[in-house]
Amino acid sequence: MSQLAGPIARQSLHDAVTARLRDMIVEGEYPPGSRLPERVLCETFGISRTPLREALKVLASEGLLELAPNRGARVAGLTADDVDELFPVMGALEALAGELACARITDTELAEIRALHYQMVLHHKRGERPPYFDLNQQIHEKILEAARNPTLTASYTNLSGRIRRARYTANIDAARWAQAVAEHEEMLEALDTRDGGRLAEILKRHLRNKCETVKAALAAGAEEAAKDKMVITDDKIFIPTP
Amino acid sequence: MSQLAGPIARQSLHDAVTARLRDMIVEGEYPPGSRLPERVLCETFGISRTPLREALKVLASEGLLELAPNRGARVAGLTADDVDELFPVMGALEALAGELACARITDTELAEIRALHYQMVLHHKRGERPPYFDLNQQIHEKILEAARNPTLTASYTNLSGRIRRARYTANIDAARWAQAVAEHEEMLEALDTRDGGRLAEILKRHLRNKCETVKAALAAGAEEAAKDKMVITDDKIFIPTP
DNA sequence: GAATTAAAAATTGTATGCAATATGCAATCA
DNA sequence: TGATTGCATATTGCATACAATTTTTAATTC
Repeated sequence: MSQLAGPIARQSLHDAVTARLRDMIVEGEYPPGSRLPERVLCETFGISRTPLREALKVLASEGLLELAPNRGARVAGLTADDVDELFPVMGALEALAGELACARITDTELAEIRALHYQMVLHHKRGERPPYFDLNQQIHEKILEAARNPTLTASYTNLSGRIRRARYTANIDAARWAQAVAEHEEMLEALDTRDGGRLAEILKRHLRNKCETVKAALAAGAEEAAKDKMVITDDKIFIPTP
Repeated sequence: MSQLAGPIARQSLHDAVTARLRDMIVEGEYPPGSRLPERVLCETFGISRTPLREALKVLASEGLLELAPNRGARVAGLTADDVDELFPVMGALEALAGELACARITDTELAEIRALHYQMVLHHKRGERPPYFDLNQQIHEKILEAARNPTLTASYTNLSGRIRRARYTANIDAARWAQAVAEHEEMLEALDTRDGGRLAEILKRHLRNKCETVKAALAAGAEEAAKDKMVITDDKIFIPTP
C-alpha cells in the first residue's frame, strides 16, 4: 500500500508551535532568563494567543520555561545546582539505555555505531570539532534507539534538552577530549561484547565527566560572557563559526 | 519573618485545574480509554474552556492523556508493553534515588523510615492491607526525599503517576507479599549501613518483581473486569472497601 | 537629584464567539 | 436488511474581547 492511501496526517497549530518554540529554545535562540512576551511570539509565528499559550504551558511543564502568574514566560536558567541534579539522572537513564541496547541491538545497528565511531575518531585526529560532535551525538542517539524503550527515550530527551540550552565560551582542553574519545572506545567495546553492565558503568562515568566539564564552564562565568549561540555536546563545546 | 509578611501565593486557574485533573486521573476517576469532553469538564469544574484546554495539553505531554487533532482528550491506556517500558526506567530512577539517599540521608530521616518500616511490618503480620500500602508508599517517598534531587523526584513522580492509573481485581498472593516485606527489610538494612550500591540493586529487583505482578494482573484481564477504583502499590493491590 | 505618587500603556488570564470537523441519526437505495 | 447519503447536532481549534495585573512613564514632592 502506497503512502497516498494512508490516513492524512494532521498537525494542530498548538503542536507545531510547541515543537518550533522548543527547538528554538534548545538551539539557544533565546538565552536563559530572557522574557518571551506572548504578543511578540504571536507576531513571530503569525498565530493567535490561544495555541501559543498552550505551547508555553507545555514547555513550562518540560522545564524549558518558567511561568509565574501574571509575569509571563521566561526561559529557564541553568545553574550549577541544576547541572548537579540533571546529570546523575541522565547518567542513570543512559546507563539503562546501555544495558537495554546490549540486550537488544542488532548486528546492523552495531555496525552503524561502529562506522560512526571511527568517523568520529578520524575527526578527533584531524582536530575537526564540528563534525566530531555531530557524530558523537548520533552515536548516543543510536544507543538510545537500540534500547527500544520509548518511555526511556522521551525522559532522556526531555532532560538533555535542558542541558543543551547552556552556553559557554570555552572549548574543553585536549586532555579531556582525548579522555572522551577513550571513553567512546570503551563504549564500543562493551557494545560489541554486549556487556550491558560494563557499558552502563562507562556511560555513567562518561556523564560524570561531562557534568564536571559543564560545571567548570558555568563557574568560569562563560554563560554570561557568551554572545553567540553555542551548543554543548558530549566531549566538547562547539562554537559555531560566525 | 512570619507567614503573613511573605509574598501572597497565587495559583492560576490553569494550575489548579491541571493539578485537580491529574489527581483525578491518577486516582482512577476516569478509566483508561475514557473520553474527557471539554464541555463536560468545564461544567464539572465551573470554568471556561481556555484554562481547561491548557491543562489538557500539559497532561497529554505528561503521558496521562492522549490527544489527536479534532478528537478530544482520552485517558491514556496502559498495556503490558507500556508496563515493560515504564518499570525499567522507574527502576533506574529509584536505584539512583537509593544511592543518593544513602549519601545524603540524615539520622533523623533514617529513624523516620525505620519507624514507618516497623509499623508496616506490623500491618503485614496482622494482614491489614490498606495501612500497609499507605506506609509502603510513604517509605518510597521518604527515600526519594532523602535523595535531594528535585529533577529526579519530578521524573519519577511523572512515571509513577501513569502506573497508578491501572486497575486490577486480584490481590497478590501471600508469597509475593512476604517477599516484598523481605525486600523492604533488605532496603532498610542497606539504608542503615548507607550502602548505596546495595540499596540500588535491591530497589531494582523490587521494581522488577512489582513489574511482573502488574503484568500478571493485566494479563488476567483484570483491568477490564474491574468496576471499582483500585490502587496499585508496591507489594499488593488494594481494593477499597465498598 | 532622589523618592513618591498617579496615570498611561503593556501584558496576562480567562471568557466567549465563530468556523471547521466529527459524530449521530434518519431517509433512501439496492 | 445492509449500505450509502444527507442533514442536524455536538465537539474541537483557534481568534478575539474584556477585565485584572504589571510595568513604564510622567508629574509632584522633599
